[in-house]
Amino acid sequence: MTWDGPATPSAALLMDVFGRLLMRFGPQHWWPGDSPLEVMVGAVLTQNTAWPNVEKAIRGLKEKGDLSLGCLLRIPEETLAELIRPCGYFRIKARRLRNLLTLAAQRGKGDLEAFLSLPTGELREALLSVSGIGPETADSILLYAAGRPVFVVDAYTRRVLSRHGWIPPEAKYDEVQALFMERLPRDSFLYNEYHALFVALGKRHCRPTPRCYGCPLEDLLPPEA
DNA sequence: CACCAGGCAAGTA
DNA sequence: TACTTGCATGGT
Repeated sequence: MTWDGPATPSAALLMDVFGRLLMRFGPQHWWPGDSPLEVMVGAVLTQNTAWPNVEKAIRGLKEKGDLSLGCLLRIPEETLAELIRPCGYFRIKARRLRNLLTLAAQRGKGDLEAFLSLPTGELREALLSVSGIGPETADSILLYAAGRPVFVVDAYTRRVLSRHGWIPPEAKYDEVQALFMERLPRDSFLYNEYHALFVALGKRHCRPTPRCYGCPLEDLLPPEA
C-alpha cells in the first residue's frame, strides 16, 4: 500500500476548521447582493471572472432599470450584452442570463419568489436544465438566493482541500460536495459561511502557481491534522 | 509584458 | 467517459 496523504477529514475536523476560519475572518454574511435576483445575476456573471468586474457590470444594469424579472427580460440580448461588457464573456453571459430568467419566469408564472419556492430537488434540476447553468452556479443560487442547505464547491474550496490532501485534485464536483453534506448538518447558515470563508481564505493566500509550494494554511489546522 | 479570475458547453476521440 | 477549446474584460 502507498501513503497518499491524510485520511478523509472527519465531521469533527471539518467543524474544527470551520471554527478556526470563523475566528480568523469573522462572519462573511454572503452573498454580496441586495436581492435574490441580484444574487442570481451575479452567480452567472462571476463565472470564471473576478468579482470587481461583476460589480461594474451589475452597476451598469442598475443604471438601465430596476433589477426585476420583467424589466431584465424586456432588454434585447444585444443591449444586455453591452450593459454587462465589463465582466467579460459578455455575449455568452447575456444569453445565459436570458436562459435563466426565462426559465424562472415560466416556472414561477412571472413571480421569482414562486420559482425560488419550488422544492429543492426540483429547483436544482430546473436550474441545471438551463444552458449556461452548471453545478456551481445552480448551487450558488440554491444556497444564496433560495436559502437552501446545499454546499457550494468552487475553485477556492478545491484548492484548499487538495492542498491539505483531503481530496485528490481531480475529484468530481458531486464527490467534494458529498464530503461536506454527508458529514455536516444540513444547515444553510453553516454552508453559507463555510463557503464564504473558503473564499476569504483563498483570496488572502498565494495562487497555486508551480512556484508556490507552501501556503500558510497550517495554522488553521489542529496540531496533529 | 504575462498571467489569472467564485465556469460552462460543445466538439472530438 | 476524458480531454480540448472558445468565450473576453480588467486587475496585478
